[in-house]
Amino acid sequence: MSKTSQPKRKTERSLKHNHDACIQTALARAEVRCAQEGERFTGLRRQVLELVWSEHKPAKAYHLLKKLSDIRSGVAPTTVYRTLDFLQERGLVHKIESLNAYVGCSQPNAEHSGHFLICENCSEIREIENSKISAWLERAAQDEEFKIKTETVELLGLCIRCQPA
Amino acid sequence: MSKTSQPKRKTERSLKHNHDACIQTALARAEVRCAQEGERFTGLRRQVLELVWSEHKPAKAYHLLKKLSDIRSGVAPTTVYRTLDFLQERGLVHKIESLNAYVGCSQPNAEHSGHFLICENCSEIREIENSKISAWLERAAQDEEFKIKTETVELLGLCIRCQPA
DNA sequence: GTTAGAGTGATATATTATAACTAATAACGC
DNA sequence: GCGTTATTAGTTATAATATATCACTCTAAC
Repeated sequence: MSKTSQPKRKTERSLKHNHDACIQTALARAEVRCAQEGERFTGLRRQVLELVWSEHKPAKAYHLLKKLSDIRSGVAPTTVYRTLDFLQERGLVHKIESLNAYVGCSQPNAEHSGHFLICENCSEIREIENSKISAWLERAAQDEEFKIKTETVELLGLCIRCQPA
Repeated sequence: MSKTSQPKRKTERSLKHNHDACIQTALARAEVRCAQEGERFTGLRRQVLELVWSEHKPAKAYHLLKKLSDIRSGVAPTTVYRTLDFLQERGLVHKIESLNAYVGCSQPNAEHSGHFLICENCSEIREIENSKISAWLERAAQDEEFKIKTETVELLGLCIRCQPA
C-alpha cells in the first residue's frame, strides 16, 4: 500500500491533458493515411486504434480483446492481432517488444521505427522523436557493415514524475 | 529433408570459427563471475549456458528445453526459465526481446545492457560494444528528464554476408 | 447484379511464460 | 559428523501470448 494521507491529486485531470482530442486527432490522421494508401479504415480498425489510444500506456492484445468484446461480437484473438498487424504496417501503432504491448504512434506521417521511454513505475510511455538516434545507430551499424532494417529501442526507467527527489 | 546432392560446405568448419574454445571461455568466465558473487555455478546452470552458447544464434527457451531434456531428466519449462533468469541477472546471457530468445553475453565482465545487430536472414547475432550508444541514449533521455535503467536496443537487418551485392 | 478480393468470423492449436508447492542438496555453525 | 537452514531443482498445473486455417460476408469495380 502507498501512503494514505497523500494530497488529492488535482493533477489527474490535467495529466489526462486533452485526451479526447488527442484520440480524435489520431483517428483522423489514421483515416487520412489509409485513404492515401488506398486502404479501408473500417469500423473494426477504428475501434481497435481508438482502444489502443484510450490510455497513454502500452495496451496488451488480450486487454484490447476484452475491451473490444464489450463493443462488438465475434471477437477472437485473431481479430485483434490481425488488426494490430494492419495498423502496425501502416505505422499507426508500434509494438513494444519488451512488454508485448502496443501503443499508438504519435508521428504516423513519418516513416520510422519508434524509440521509446517507458516508465517502469507508472507505465507511461513516450515516443521520442530524435532523428539523431537513428543516425547514431546507423553509424554504429556501419562500423560492422550491417544494414539496419528495423530498430527496436526501448528504454525502461523512471519518468520525471516517478523519480525520487 | 534438405537437398541431397549439395556440395559439402567446406566453410562450415571455419564459420564455426573456434567455437569450442569460445564456449569454454564463456563457461570459464561464468564460473569466475559466479564465484566472485558467491553464487553457485551448478551443473544445471553450466549445461544451460553451454546450450545457449552452442550456436551463434538466439536460442529459444523451448528449444533449450528440448536439448536439455536430452542430457538430463526432470526438465520442465520452469527449469529453463529459472536458470535463464539466474544467468541474466548475472549478466551471462541477454534476452532478445524482439525474438523471445536468449544469447550468451560476450562481455560478461562489464555492467551493461546489450545492444544487438540481428541478421534477419541467417539469424546470426552480434553484440555491439559501443559505449557511445549508451551515452547518446542517456543524453536523449535527459532531454526528457527521464532516468534510464535498462536499455533494449535490437537492430534487425542484414549482416554483411547476407547483403545482396 | 456478378464477381473478385479484402475483410471478418470461427475454431483449433502452437508458443511463451509463470505460479505454487515439494523434494533434494549444499553450506554452515556447532 | 550432525542437524539446521537456505538454496537449488523437480513436479504439476495453468496463464498469457500468438498463429494457422478455413469459411462466410461485405464491398468496390466492373
